[in-house]
Amino acid sequence: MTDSIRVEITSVGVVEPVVVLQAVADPVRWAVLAMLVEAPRCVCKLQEQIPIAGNLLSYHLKVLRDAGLVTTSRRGRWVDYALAHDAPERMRDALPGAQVPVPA
Amino acid sequence: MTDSIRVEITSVGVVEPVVVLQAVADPVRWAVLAMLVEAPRCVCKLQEQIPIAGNLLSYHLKVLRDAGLVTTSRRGRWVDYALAHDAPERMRDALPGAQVPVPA
DNA sequence: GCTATAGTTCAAGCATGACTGATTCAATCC
DNA sequence: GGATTGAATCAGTCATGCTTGAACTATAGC
Repeated sequence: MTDSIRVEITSVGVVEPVVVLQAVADPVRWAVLAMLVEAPRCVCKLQEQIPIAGNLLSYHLKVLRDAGLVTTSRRGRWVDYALAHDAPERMRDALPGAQVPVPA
Repeated sequence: MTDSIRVEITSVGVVEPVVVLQAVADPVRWAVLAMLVEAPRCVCKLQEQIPIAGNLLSYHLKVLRDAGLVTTSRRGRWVDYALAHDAPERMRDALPGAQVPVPA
């Protein structure tokens, strides 16, 4: 229903930044990213600091994965999450004003 | 229901950043901010580039106002919107990892 | 093999936010 | 004054995304 809008805005190049920002703009996911900025951690370590249901945390981690902001690697029984190498740059570039100005 | 979570995360200081990011993480509002980064504009000028219903644009502008990211001033029949002076800084600081505690 | 632990996925329910239509306000022009 | 235009507000609908509980996968230890 808002297709025409989306298309319009798409032409301005708004989609990618908004996808990134929407992934970050959640209390749980923000907290996860804030922890991963310091160092990679396994899910169980994240759970210690973010006391929510495991499956719910898993859901939010999937959102971050889909946005390409985090990467995973299995280590034995545990899964380590780390900030994607380009995540800081992509988050910074996602803010309005960080990119090429819109045409007049 | 999620009160305990909110409280937990609140104690970590996640609320303010997320409020800012949630305001920015929308296609319409992102486009508005991208335009205001260049220069202040009246609502009618914003509407030229963002073809959505006037009341809907007004709704999104209110969200940005409530988040303190934009300011308004009436000029005759028109209302000018401008980026708040501290908006760029607040957006940057809202990203996870932006306020890493600096050791003395 | 069976059990336990770490984590993910699935199918729901539910709450919030985005959108619409109509109304209202504020300022200008006649 | 009345009409017109720019913009905001209100009440309602709709869609999206967060949340939940159960089922499922994978690895390790017995």
